[in-house]
Amino acid sequence: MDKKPCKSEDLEVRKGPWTMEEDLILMNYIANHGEGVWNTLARSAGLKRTGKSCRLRWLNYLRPDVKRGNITPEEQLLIMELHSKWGNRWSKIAKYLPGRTDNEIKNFWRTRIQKHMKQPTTSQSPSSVDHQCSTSQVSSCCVAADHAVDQMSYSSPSSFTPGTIESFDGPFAPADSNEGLWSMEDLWSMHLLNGN
DNA sequence: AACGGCAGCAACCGCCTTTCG
DNA sequence: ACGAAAGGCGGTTGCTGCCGT
Repeated sequence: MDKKPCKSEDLEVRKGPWTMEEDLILMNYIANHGEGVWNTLARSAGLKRTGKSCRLRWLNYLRPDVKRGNITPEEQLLIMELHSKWGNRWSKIAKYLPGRTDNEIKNFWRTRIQKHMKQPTTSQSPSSVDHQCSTSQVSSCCVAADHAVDQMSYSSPSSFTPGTIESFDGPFAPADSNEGLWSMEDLWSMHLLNGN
C-alpha cells in the first residue's frame, strides 16, 4: 500500500454532510480504481475525509445497488423476524435484504418498530421488549418468515421472494417515498458524463 | 403565519475483530 | 507470537423537514 507521509494539508479532515462534489469524486474514483484500502483511497481521490467516512458514504448511499425508501411490509416482517433471532446484528440482517444497508435497517428499527413497542398496548416493559416483544408480535407470521430465512440461509439472499410470506397488515405504515431527492440515478448519470 | 415539538435520516464515534508485517 | 493498521459493526448524535397548535 501507499505509505507516503502525510503532508500537513492532508491532515485536515472534513466532517459533516457530504457535498455533491465529494460524492462525484468518490464515485468516479471507485468506478475507475475499484474499492481498495479506504484510507489510501480517500487520500488518492483527493478527499479530505477519513477512510471510514468514505466507506460509510459508499456503502450506505452511493453504491448503485442501494435501494432507498419504501421499506415494504415484507421487508418489515423479515427485519422483525431476523431481529428476533439475532438481536441487533444489523449487518447480518442486512445481508438478507438485498439493497438495504445495516444503517438503514437500524434506523428503521429504532424509529418505527422500537417506537411502536413503547406504546402502552404492550404489557411488557420497554427494557425487555427488544427480543421478546418483537417475537410475540410477529409470532403468527414467524413460521412463514422462518421458512424464508432458513431457505435463504442455504442459498443466496437474493433468492428470497416476498411472496413466501403472507400478506401483512400490521401497524407499520410503509416508509415515505423518496421523491424530491436528487436521486442516485442523477448522480450516476452525472458521474458517467464527467468521468467516462 | 409563526412557533414548537417530533420523527426520520445521515453521519460520526468508539470498540472489537481481522489482517498483515 | 506480537503489535500496528485497517475494516467492520453497533450505538449515538445532530440536522432537517413535517405536522400540529
